[in-house]
Amino acid sequence: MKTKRDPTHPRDARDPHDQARARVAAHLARAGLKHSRARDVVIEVFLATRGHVSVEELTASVRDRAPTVGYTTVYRALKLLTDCGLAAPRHFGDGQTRYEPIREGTHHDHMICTSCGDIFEFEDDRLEALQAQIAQRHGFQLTHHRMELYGRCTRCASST
Amino acid sequence: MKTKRDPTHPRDARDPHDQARARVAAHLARAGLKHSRARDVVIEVFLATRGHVSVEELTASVRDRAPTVGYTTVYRALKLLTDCGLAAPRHFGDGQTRYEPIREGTHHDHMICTSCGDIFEFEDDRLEALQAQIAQRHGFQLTHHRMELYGRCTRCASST
DNA sequence: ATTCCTGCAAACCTTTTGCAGAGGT
DNA sequence: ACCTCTGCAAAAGGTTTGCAGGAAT
Repeated sequence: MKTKRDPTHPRDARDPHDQARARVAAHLARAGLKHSRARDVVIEVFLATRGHVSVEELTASVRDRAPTVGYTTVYRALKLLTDCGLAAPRHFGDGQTRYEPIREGTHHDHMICTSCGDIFEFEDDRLEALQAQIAQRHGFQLTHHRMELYGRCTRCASST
Repeated sequence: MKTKRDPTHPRDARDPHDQARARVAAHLARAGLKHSRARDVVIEVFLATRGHVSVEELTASVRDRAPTVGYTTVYRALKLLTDCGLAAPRHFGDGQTRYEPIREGTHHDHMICTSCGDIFEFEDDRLEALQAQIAQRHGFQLTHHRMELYGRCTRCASST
């Protein structure tokens, strides 16, 4: 039966979290690193999070499930996830780094409400194309970019 | 003779630095603050700088002319310039804040070479228009934005 | 005289590192 | 057994703040 799942095999990992776990496992194996409970919890909690957590927030969530986990471990797990391409650090100007889960092949930019602090995501192909064009015009070999729109979200704008 | 200049009067301040100085003076007067040597030096040096200085770099330059000036004063002067709309803080991911002189009515975005660290400026009206459109589509009241392209500049790309 | 400004040192915040012991393989 | 991982505490790096003396008005 081909419908049977083998979650330990990457090809059968239909749940995106399984894919992510497989990627982490591969990375650990390649580098000769070991698994651990604390790190697994951080990874699980992070994957279950919807975008843009600060280390402080993430640590708090992790501690709901594993109260002894320290900041250090969270920082190190996030670095690992970043190395795997599963997380990306973001800086929105409030002095702390936020991390966002990355789903392969996707890209989006951010709209930050300066009133309530909410962060919205958007995607725009024309924007992507325009950026590539601008880079090319300047003989620039583009690897990545950052685009952030700041202002007031619908809710905040109407509540004044 | 209308060609006579009166640098103390903002309308006659053709030198952009004079305009900036006038703006600072107005700000100080409005807030009941005082002039000072150290701050003037920081402001002069900053205005003479072409974009994207770190506090460390700026302090070094200032000390060529006034060796006793401390970091604190530089930070405070930059905050003042920011309040006047003459400077803008920028974060390019290397853990430190950089400041850029702002010329009224102008806007540009940045292209950062990840190889040599050089920062290039560019301007693109279509990009501005597109941003406004995207914000509007999401009911977002746009106040400002940030757009950065990362990659390799012409020089670095060809020297590999 | 009053009030602001300055430079130093200390405090602050976020992130990183050293280390000794616990844990994984 | 070996080597990694963890959590604490200390260090580090950038920025802010408290304070006593000096400068501007």
